[in-house]
Amino acid sequence: MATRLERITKQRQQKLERIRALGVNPYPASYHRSHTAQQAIALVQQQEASGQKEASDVSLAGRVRANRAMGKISFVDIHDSSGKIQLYFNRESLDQTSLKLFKEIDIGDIIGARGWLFRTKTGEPTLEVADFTLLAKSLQPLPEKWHGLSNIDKRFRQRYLDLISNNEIKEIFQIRSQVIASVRHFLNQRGFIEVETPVLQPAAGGALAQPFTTHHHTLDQDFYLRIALELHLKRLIIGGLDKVYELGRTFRNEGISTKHNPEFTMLESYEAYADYRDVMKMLEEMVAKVCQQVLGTHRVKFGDEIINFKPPWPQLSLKEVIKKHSGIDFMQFPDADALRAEMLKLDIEVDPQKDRGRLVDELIATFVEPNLIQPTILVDYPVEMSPLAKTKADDNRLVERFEAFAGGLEIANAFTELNDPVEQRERFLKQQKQRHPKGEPVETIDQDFLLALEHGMPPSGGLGVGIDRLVMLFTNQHSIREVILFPQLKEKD
RNA sequence: GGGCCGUUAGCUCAGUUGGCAGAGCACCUGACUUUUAAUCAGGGUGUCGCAGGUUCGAGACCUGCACGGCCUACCA
Repeated sequence: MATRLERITKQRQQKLERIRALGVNPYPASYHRSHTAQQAIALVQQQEASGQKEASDVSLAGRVRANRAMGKISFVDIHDSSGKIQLYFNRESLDQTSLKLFKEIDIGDIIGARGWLFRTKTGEPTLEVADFTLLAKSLQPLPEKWHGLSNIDKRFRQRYLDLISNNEIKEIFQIRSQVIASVRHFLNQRGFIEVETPVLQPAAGGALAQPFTTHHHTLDQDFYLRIALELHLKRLIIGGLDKVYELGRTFRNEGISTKHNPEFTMLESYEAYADYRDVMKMLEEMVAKVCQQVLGTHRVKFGDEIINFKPPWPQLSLKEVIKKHSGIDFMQFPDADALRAEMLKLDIEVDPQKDRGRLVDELIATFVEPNLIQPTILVDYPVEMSPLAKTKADDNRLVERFEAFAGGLEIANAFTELNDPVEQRERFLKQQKQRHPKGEPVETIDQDFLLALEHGMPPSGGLGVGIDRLVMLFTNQHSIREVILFPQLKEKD
């Protein structure tokens, strides 16, 4: 028994055969259009404004999205990336072959059309078609014209259908593109150079997250996909590239959620002879400028809130903000057990495996993060949470680090980089011990990075920004999957 | 990993107390020379996510599985 889909595709294949029988190639190599839909609409207005009598000769191309046939005439909507425009086909002005070809045109086909622009009596800018060309025959039906495609699963698995039938999706990715371009422009203007460092690494450093593993056959060696950009960019600072950044994909083999995708886009920048206070200023300025450039305002709608990115952003000490939202002053509990006991009093689940740094992190995530809607900077992080950051001169329990939050999302993490190679080695060893108290095998410490550090790294300020989350804020999307074209999904079947 | 919800035509969705599988769009045929989700007349269309079970009878009830969503957990 044939399904509807089989009937439809069969019908379309028959059309394809009839088209070929007419001597028409249903998949020609190229077609040169003179205008986009948007440009054509502007041209109609121009013609009218200048009182031009002779309509210009125009050729357009796009996907057929609607066909309203009325006897001897048809109104066909085509869409290109600039928008929609209506075509007017009159049976009497088409030759025999074109007439037969027109009968085989379906919604979903790509066509090119040449003719003259005018406005219908209802005011719709329209191309009166003198001749047209089939550019690609479609063999599959499109989703419904009114409701579009709303099945979330299908939207992501067949993102092209989502882009075709849901107009607002394109806008998200236009903004994403502009955000990235604007970030590049900002950093380039400030004298940063963009670099590319290895995705395949023998040791996955710069963050504490589960990496993906892979294998190189010729070298017969296992590699990790990078979980951060940090350690290679610092090697470049050591090498004398005083201002570097990389905008690239990083990979973390951990949970998937509305805030986490296994691969995500991160910006990291490092600047020699700067500290975290300099970086803070730069971040505020960068986010505000990018926002202004892309959206034309500092005020962004996010859910029920209006987020104002205009600097300076309020700064709070981690100690105070955690105390305010949870009642716990973590500085009063210098070891993990005492802090854990205090947290258990609040009736929240606490993983007994977690060290003190991770417990503080949990306090931030549970009590603080969801409340930070307006852009906010937190400072004075404990050293246990920050193995790559320099301690504060007046308190070696804290580091020169800040994190920035907005819309309940962590958007940036930055610190004055630890450049003492001996201390860095000790911090790595301590961290390794804490994480694996039973001495289980772990990925090796990046010895090559420590060697580099021993050659002397200038005091530097480093920054990491989650680009996907920034795009979420700028596009009012609350799931990271909505701002990634092809988010990770489990394979079906 | 845990909890809740969902999966019915190509798409968007109904489906009552367990009793013939439905609508709109799309598609096909016909009418219509300025339509805008065009309109009007007619037509065909199903592995009800998958596998079991209960029952005279299951789209519906039960069990398991798959995929997805939300919450939660994990997450520098």
